[in-house]
Amino acid sequence: MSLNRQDVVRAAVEVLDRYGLEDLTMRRLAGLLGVKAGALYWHVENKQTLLALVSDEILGQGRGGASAVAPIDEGLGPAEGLRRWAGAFRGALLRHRDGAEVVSSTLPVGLGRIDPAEPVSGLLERSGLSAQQRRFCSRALVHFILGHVIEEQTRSQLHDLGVVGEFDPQGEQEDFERGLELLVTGVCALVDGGDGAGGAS
Amino acid sequence: MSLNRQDVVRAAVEVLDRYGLEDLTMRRLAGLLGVKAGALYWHVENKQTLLALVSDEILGQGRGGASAVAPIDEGLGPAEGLRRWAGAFRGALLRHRDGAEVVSSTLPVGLGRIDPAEPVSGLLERSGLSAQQRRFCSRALVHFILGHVIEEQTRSQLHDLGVVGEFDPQGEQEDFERGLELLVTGVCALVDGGDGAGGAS
DNA sequence: ACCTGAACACCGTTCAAGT
DNA sequence: ACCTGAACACCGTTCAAGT
Repeated sequence: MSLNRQDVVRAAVEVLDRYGLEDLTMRRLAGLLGVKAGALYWHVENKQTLLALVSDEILGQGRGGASAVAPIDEGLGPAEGLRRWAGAFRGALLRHRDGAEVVSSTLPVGLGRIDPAEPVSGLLERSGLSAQQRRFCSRALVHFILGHVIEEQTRSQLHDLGVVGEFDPQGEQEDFERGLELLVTGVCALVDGGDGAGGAS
Repeated sequence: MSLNRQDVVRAAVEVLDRYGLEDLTMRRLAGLLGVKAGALYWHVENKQTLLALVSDEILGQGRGGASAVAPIDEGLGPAEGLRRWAGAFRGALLRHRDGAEVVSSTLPVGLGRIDPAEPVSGLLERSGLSAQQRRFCSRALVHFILGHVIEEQTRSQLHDLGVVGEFDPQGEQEDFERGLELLVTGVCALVDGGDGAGGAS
């Protein structure tokens, strides 16, 4: 049977998980699919768009409906809503080797159909923030999360290679949550400073 | 005359500025130096450590003593101190093509002798924060800044290539400052919540 | 429609041998 | 001490030709 685009993307995710982004090459991917490298270009225009598709795949997956792109429960206050979304986003990135790096490399380029900040935009709009406020809040949150998880995954791999001695996943999660809290505090101050609409909790 | 390590690093920065990180190859760099690619390995162990040296070079430079690593004026309160440092850090990154990407790629690996977060650590220590607090605050700040400037520089290049229509440097700076303010608010809340020592202003 | 074979124009890195 | 020549083991991408 002949391949289709979905097969290629799914195999790419498999190569990513097994060998990492550095070894996700067109030849290796073709090898896994039992095909020559040139054949992949029938299904995908180039490697960059393939990575964008992989990025979408990573962002679309979620544990029990709580994916990175699931809309945020409207019953939640902004603080708790942001925490849930950020946790789901980080979780999706951690689920795949080099997940944060892949998403990060394709996000600013603007390929990739999925915007992980979309649920945040909705939440912040309901909280009464302006379009400009929503934009720089989302950007700050996304940059913090991607940066943190990239560092997390890089260090974890360096640890596995024996290059660095200590790696504490517990501590990473704590730093993530406490760092996130800085932004949550800032965003809430913005929300409470506007009109008297959306209070926390 | 024969080359030394400094010559190689400085030429690498020149290639970076002229052609970007993607085209900073050992062969191209050798070409600029009038030498064959293999010769570079006499002066530098591999490309990764060369990039770390380039990263240090970027971080070490500053406009009028206000480099990314200059100690923060002790007379400043934490809020204003953070703003100055963040501005200098962003400035250093913007001074070179793909500067943020270069620094970002070598920072978590732990090569590179310069830690841009060091002045922040000092400031936060003077403000009475614990070692753990200093760590997650620095991490959040650095990730936000690097992520923001990477996006900024990526979009600026896409604009130059005509791929994307709109790029507003003014707006970028505004989003940066307002996003930073979210973190400044969070950090100050932490400072004020501790003992009654370091007040703002 | 889908894939192979084979090439093109590159990479980073190593290392004997030259001077 | 510093560099060349030449190779090794790769890359992404294209494209005629096959089925």
